[in-house]
Parts: sequence; structure tokens; C-alpha cells
Amino acid sequence: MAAAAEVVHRQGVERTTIADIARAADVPTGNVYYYFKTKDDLVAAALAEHGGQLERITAELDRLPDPRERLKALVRGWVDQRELAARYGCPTGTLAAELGKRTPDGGLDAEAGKLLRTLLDWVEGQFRELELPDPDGLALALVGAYQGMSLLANALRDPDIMTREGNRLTAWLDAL
Amino acid sequence: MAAAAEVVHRQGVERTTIADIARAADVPTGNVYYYFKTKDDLVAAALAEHGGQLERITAELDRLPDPRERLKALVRGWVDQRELAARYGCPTGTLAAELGKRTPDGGLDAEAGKLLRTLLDWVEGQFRELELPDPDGLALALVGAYQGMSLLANALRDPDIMTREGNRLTAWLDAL
DNA sequence: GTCTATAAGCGGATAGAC
DNA sequence: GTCTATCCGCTTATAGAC
Repeated sequence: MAAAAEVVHRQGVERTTIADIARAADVPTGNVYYYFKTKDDLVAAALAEHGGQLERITAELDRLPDPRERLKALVRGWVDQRELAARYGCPTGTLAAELGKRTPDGGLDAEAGKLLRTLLDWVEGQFRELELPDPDGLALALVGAYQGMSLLANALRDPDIMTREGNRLTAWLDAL
Repeated sequence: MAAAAEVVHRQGVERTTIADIARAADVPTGNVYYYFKTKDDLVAAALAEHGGQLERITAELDRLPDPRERLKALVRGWVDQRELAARYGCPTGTLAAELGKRTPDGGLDAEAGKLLRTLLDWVEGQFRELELPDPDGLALALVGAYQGMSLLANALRDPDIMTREGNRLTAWLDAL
């Protein structure tokens, strides 16, 4: 599952073969099918892995006493990951974008949406605790800014974009 | 080229077959290869098509006398396309994200980056005309917000996100 | 549970008639 | 310049030995 999450993030779902993931996990290709009946099952596992990552991050942030500090630390974490974002984009965002282009699709696209929804809800909770007006609108702005800066940093292969936008978001959080 | 641009936007590069595009253009599959030697040539053509679209939009906006009005009209245009964005994302953004995951890649990913660079430069020019400080930082914020709201609207299949974020961006432009 | 060999099908690309 | 038929490689998935 860890190998699947990493390889799928780097190569995208469609360009990743079972053989790629098997090689990364150091198991024979055919062996994978003992644990995952189809490729989509593996993609779902990769999504779950990213979900766990997200959960660990917010759990860690929750230990901070002040909601504003939690949000600023979240932004700091994004900026810290700038090299990865500039190379491969936000794992959840790029995955959601790719899966969203599938027609019917076994619900994997909705699963990716749920991950982003989880992040949005957590951020909204922080704004709510700060008793700011329109907390869900603010959450949309913050998470949207993250997705946008990740995409631009990735498209232009420029990690500095993450730093610059991170500074702007931090100032914005302070001014709210 | 028009068929390629549309189908690739809807299905993504990897899930689009030559046969898909040929069907949309109402020509036999093999025929495509008379005009495009490889599938990547066709993708490049789709990118160029989106580039032309972008050029037409900014040329139209340039007819407005006030740079601030140009930017607000740009945002209005984004919101008007909310249904398309919620279903398939921003054409340039999703294409750039997908192509960015290719390793070496014949330079198609850089081509997608150039399109976004063009938009960024045009937006920066407007901020510069308004004599605002840090015009390229502001451009990054505006275009980033667009990419972010498109991705979220797409992932959550919710066009209202485009409307809400559009309102916020318009107010932000007015307050600058 | 682990691994090798292989089947089945799809999709990019080409040959060659018209 | 248009179209049909087809080749070939790759990838998903399975069969079956160990």
C-alpha cells in the first residue's frame, strides 16, 4: 500500500502499471493479485494510505492549543513539502483531478473527493473555533489556495511559488 | 484539433485513445495518422488549441479600458464556466497536472506550463498597470485561486464553489 | 502464501488498396 | 488524401506449480 501510494503519486494512476508497484514493493508482479483483486483495488488502497497521512497530520496539529497556530503550522507543512509538490503536485489533489475524469468509475473519484472534504472540514473547524464569519468560505479559500499553488508550482516546476504563496497565506491568517 | 482538445479535456490524455478522437471528429481511426505522426503530436495540437482559446479571451478583455475591470471580467468568465469546471476542471490546469507526471516526456509538460505562464504574465500586466506593489505575487494569488477553486469544484462536483470563490476574488480585486 | 508462466485484450502505429 | 485491415507490444489478470 505504501509503495502504491508513492508510485501512483509520482506517475499518476493511468501511467502506473501493477508491475511498477510490485517492483517498488519488491514482490513479483502476479503476487499482487493475491491481495488486490483488481488495479482499482490497489488505487483505492493508495487513496486510503494518503487518507491516513492526512489524518496523522491533523492529529498532530490538534495538539497545538491555538486554532490560528494550527492553521499556520498547516501552511508551514505545505511549504516544507515544496520540493515534492513542485515535482509531483499535491497527492490528493492530483489524484482527485485524474480520477474525476473517469466516466462512471467505481466510485474512486468520490473517494478522492472525500479526502479533500475531510481537510476542508478540519480547516473549517479551526475558523469556527476562532469565531470568524463564514468559516466554510474561509476554508474553501485556504485549501483552494493550497491546491492552486501546488498545481502552479508543479506546472512551472518552481518550488519558490510554494514559499511565496505560503508567506501570503500566513499574513492573511494573521490579519483575519 | 478541436475534437482532440475537447475529448482530452473530458477524459484526460491517458484515457483518451486515438479512436476516441477520431470518432469525435467523425473520421476513421487510421486516418488520423496522416496528419499526426504520434499520439503526442495530437496532444500537442490539443494544447495549442487551448492556447488559442486563452489568447482569444485575453484579447477580448484587452478591449476594456480599465485593468481592474479586465480582471473582474476574467473572474466572471471563470464563474460562467463553472459547470464545465465542476465536471472536468480547468482545461489547462488538469492537462498540466497530468503531463507533469510524465518522466522525461517530449517537452509536452513544459508546453502546458507555458500556457499557464502566459495567463500569469497577462494578469501580472494588469496589476502592473494598476501600479500595485508585487504584481507577480498578486498574479500568482489570482491564478492560483482559479486553479484551486477549479480543482475543488471538480473534486467535489460542486459548481457553487466557483460562484462563492468568484465573489470573494471580485471583492478582493475591489479592495486592492 | 509465494512465485512463474501465460492467456486475453486493448491501443498505438503501419501497410497498402482505393 | 481517405479508408480498411492488421501487426505488435504492453498491461491486466489468471492458472497452477511450489
